[in-house]
Amino acid sequence: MKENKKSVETQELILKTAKDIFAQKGYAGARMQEIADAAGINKALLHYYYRSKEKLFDQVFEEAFKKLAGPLATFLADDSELFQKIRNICKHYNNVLMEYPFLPNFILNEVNTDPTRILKLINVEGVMLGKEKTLAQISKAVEDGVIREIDPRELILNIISLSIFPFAGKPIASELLYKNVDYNKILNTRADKVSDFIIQSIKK
Amino acid sequence: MKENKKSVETQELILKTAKDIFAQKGYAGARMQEIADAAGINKALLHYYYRSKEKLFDQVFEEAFKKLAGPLATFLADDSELFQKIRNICKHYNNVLMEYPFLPNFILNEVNTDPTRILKLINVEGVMLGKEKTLAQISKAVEDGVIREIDPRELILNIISLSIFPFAGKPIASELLYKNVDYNKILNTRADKVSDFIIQSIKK
DNA sequence: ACTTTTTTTAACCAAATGGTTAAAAAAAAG
DNA sequence: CTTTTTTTTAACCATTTGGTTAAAAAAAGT
Repeated sequence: MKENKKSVETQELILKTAKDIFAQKGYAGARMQEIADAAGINKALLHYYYRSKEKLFDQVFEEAFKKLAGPLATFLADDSELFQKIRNICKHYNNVLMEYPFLPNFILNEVNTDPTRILKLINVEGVMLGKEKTLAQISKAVEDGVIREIDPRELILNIISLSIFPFAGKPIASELLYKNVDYNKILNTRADKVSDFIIQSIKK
Repeated sequence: MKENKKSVETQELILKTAKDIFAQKGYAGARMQEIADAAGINKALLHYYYRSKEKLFDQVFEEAFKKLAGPLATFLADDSELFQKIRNICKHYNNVLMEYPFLPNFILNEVNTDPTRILKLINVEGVMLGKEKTLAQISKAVEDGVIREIDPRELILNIISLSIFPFAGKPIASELLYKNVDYNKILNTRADKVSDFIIQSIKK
């Protein structure tokens, strides 16, 4: 098993396909045979590259999580002014989730069935550092009287909630609120509105 | 199989136990044997009352969904003034989810793997009627200049996002933002703060 | 006490599933 | 052309899993 061009291509194909299947059915619901079929290869080759279902899943999950957390850390850590930072984060979530709409459900669900998974990943990627910085930034904005009194953690939780839930709850939201409308279009234009909603709420 | 006292008790015990297991592991991840063990009965008795895994799951899911949707419909449909209604809904979600914190993940996940499930349930319970009424109420508030310009559907989606996500994302939020703090306590006092956050954002 | 219902026990089954193996065929690299 | 690597095929295996069955035991109802 050397790293030939074809070999790498196949491994990427497997990973991409596994991502789709795992995202839709979860770890327990996904079938190795199904992944193989969807990738247009056979089960033996699956095990040739990824020894077991769990190893395959771990890799898929880690990549998925990093896709969300990595750039978020960057935004949290940078030096832009608070309102601009909020806009950046909302935009970031929206961009990532438009491309990988399955991420929220996938992560939420697998973290729920095995909460230790998140512990292994959350401390990497510099998320914690960026978070501390942003928390302090919010606190200072409150003290300086730039924004209303609000618990910084609460504000961050609100930002995340407003950014992620509409993707996680897509089937329900589109059925309940946006029937006969292109929900993806709604999501696409949502980032700015969410930012406005948040800033409107905290500004003085 | 008559409806004796003991019989009913057992069926309720099964349902309650199945709820826990399904909530934690999802449909695919749950095992009938596990449910039987957790309920302190044997597998044969499980099938004696609920013929199949799917029938058992359907009942569990329906009850879970109704627990969320039923009272929501009531709040949506009533005649209180908009701001009060927002507070009622936030409070409602918080109350239900404090008691059944697994509901969001459970519903989100199962709806994701089988989106037709929601279609069968969302039209019952008068949710749609209440929703229409509240949408109209919001539109009117905008027209009357009571609140800022906002798409009514967007506002409702924001309310739901802020109310539900903190429960669905509990493992992540508590690890990321509220480490070494009792997250349940945070959730418990959140409803009012969420209402304030929303109202602050839309009021003129 | 007698009857009916509920529950247990334990063996059993068929299908599904993750995973393995070995040999052949196809493709790539040298 | 030869060698090495990748991929397929297909049979195979052990385990898990949902589900069944039948008979006995326990409990409840009368």
